[in-house]
Amino acid sequence: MAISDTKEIIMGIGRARVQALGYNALSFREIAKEVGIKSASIHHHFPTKGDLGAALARRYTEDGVNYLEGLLAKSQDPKVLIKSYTDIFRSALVNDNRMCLCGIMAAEYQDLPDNVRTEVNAFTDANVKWLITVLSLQQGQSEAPNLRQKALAIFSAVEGAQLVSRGRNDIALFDRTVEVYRVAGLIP
Amino acid sequence: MAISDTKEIIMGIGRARVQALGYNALSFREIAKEVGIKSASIHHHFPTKGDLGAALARRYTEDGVNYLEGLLAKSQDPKVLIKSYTDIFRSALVNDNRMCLCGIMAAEYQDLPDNVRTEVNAFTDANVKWLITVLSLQQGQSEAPNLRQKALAIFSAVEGAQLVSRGRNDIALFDRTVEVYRVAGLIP
DNA sequence: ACCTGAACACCGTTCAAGT
DNA sequence: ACCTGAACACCGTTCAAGT
Repeated sequence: MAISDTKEIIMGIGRARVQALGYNALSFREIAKEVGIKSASIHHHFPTKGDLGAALARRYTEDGVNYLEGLLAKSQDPKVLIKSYTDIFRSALVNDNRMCLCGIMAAEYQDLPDNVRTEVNAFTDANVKWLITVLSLQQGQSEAPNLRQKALAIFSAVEGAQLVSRGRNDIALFDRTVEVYRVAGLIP
Repeated sequence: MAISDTKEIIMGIGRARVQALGYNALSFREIAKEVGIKSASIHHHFPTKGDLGAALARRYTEDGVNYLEGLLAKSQDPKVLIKSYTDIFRSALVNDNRMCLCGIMAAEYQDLPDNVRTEVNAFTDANVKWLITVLSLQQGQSEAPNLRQKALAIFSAVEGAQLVSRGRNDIALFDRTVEVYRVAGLIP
């Protein structure tokens, strides 16, 4: 009923499929079947599969950034913020054992068109930027010159926890791994 | 010239392709072209793509276990052993930005036939088992009841470091992330 | 035992054609 | 602007047929 219905519907279906199965398993023909149009029509909204993939990654990053900024408005406690952060990755697993859209695409990196790669990297950058903000809220950490490296390590570790736990379809595994990260002091 | 040439050749090509592009990008027709036979002939050695995938994961785990056991024969120093361990993942990145075969397949988990899933999980189990052995060599750690959880967290973190660094095609990123893990005390 | 050609139902993409 | 049918070169898989 709103403006540009079908384009949004395509993106909704596409996001769910990529998070579940990956970019390679994304099929114009199956999306078309679900939307109720022909696969050739998808190309009118997204000229190539790469264009759809890039749009999905960009939207995913936008939504993520908005959510993360909302968290910062609610709390300045690194512990609380990081708990909310890891819960995002946790909820993807709860939701049909899905993965972070950009995490699963990172695994397919060598298969990705250039414009998709760019958007996947932008997601990492956005996460690192937010994590740096959170880390700088910690006492005595604001002057550390290696906050960026620490932020990237946290992002990498959480993505890895999601990847490995997903393979066992076991949320408790994810929880325990994150707890080990916390006890070790890798995350606040 | 040796026994069962073509089967081994198929597996060699298959392993390289999966580590670079993933299970979904594995193509019987392209393997056949590289081997010099027809794609229908591949099915004589591996009835389905899943059978090839499972064989690749199983072989990969066997080779990995052999290598890891060799490391234990050379040193009992956890620091040395873990350095050798992370260097395995590092060398995959150096080698044409490839990934751990089972790590990339874990991302494709929902697409995998059951027999492939089983082999991917066996790889994780083998890694965790070896890491437990290494961790138990540490002073005052042998009595810890949560060595398994720590081992899984190390495995997850290293897989994640490889996944994220690969997306940037930057080995230095991997090195710095592993260093953060080490400084935090997540790994010896 | 090992390989092949032909067929099947899939895939992304293109394009001329419709409204 | 949005959609379609038909064609193209891909894909895994099957199967009857060859050696």
